[in-house]
Amino acid sequence: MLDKKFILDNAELVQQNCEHRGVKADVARFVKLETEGRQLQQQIEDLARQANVVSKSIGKAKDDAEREQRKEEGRELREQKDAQQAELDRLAAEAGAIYRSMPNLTHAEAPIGDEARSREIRRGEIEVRRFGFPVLDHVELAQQHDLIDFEGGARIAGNGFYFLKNEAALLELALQQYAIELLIGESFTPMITPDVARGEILQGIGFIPRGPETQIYSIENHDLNLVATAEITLGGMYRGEVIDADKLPIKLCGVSHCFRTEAGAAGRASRGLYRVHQFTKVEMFAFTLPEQSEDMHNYLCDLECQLFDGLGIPYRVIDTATGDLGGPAYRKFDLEAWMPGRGKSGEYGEVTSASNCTDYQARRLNIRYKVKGEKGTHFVHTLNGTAVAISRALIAILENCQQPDGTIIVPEALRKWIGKDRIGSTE
RNA sequence: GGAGAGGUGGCAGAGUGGUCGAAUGCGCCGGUUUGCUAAAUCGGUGACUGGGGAAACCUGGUCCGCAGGUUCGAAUCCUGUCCUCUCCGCCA
Repeated sequence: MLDKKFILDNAELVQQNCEHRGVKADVARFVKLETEGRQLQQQIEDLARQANVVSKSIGKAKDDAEREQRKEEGRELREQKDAQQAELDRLAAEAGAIYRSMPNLTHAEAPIGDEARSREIRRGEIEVRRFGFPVLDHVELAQQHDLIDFEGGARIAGNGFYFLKNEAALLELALQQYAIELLIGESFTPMITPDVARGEILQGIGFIPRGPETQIYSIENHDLNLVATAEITLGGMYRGEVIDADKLPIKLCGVSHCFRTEAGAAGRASRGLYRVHQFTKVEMFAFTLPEQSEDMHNYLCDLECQLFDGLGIPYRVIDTATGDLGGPAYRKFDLEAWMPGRGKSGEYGEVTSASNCTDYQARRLNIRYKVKGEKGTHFVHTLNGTAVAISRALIAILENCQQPDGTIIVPEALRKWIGKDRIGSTE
């Protein structure tokens, strides 16, 4: 949510922002409704004031006749008030629909335009390898080494589900450990979060829990949904709270399973593990003061880079274009890892993303902070970033680390948890 | 799943239909006192929102989980709903 006052004062800017983001929102109409609504509100409040005065006078009335007279006055005032309130509710409903469709403001440096305008701003330490042999994709590699059972997953839960087996199962655990170890070193609080959350929590974060195009699995007869990311649970944790300013920034890292229906994604390049209905993810989440959020955003991105550099995976960092940003994001950096088996001769594929949502989520979730000794409260800023999305990281590892002899070298950083240097060798 | 209790300010916790935005305590802010710290003591201190004002401040409205209802008037009565806690059952 944006600040309504800000919208009224900066209608053109907000309208332009919506256009940059490819969102249709009639800001002028919102301003008109909101302005009318405020006038109406004034009248309603004045009627309420008069009615309150009348009510108070009744206790001091001298006799029954006067009392009855006053009651009648009060009744009339409240009737008028209710009528105006109904009118206001009507305006507010229309204004609210427009309001809720407005995305967050956008960072001045974010490239304007659709997905094609997204800008590469950084590369990883590791160069893309030149393979002197025909590369296999992760599906073929997994088959060769008996790492993933797609058929089994489909049998028990349908297409898009899978079993990780053998070293792949170990790699999942190792990747979690690896990420969490690094983040604990950076003073993140490790958390294992619920894998389900209430509808209003999802909405607060910016997901739409039910409806035809939802990405979210819902549990029948309960207001519970399978989470699509631990961003939902970590962000929702502080819903309605007022946090002492000196406790900020709060840095959390949470492990959860992530469930996505991927409605409408059928037919897109999504072979193997790339687009699945369930995966495990280690997520970073931060609550900050407004002036801290930009630095925190860069920091989260740096950590993602460190994690992938540490795995020896080549990647690039993308400053996501305005047209490709989700509603809550003010700016988003995506890490795209090189996936040699993707496409005809390798392609970059998104493996993590870090978003600064400024106060957009905090306003919806009503998460505020208070400075000691100062009056009033303010909305915190929230940020989220993927540490490791296991399924996509697995693709990158398997495909980048494959060797001419068909074996896969285990990234050094993970060996202590895998217990071997290489997948596929008999040694 | 069954039974019961409860949701009130940053926290804890009172509250007979009007004088209750709400006692009291903690916390917080300010003053006094005391080598420092601590303690003591006095005063102040809810949120949101509208209007006036350069500002200090003044002034309206709303808010006691949420939504309705009764009433001139609701934290208080009624209905529904959500949530939390306790006990029992089941269970890794």
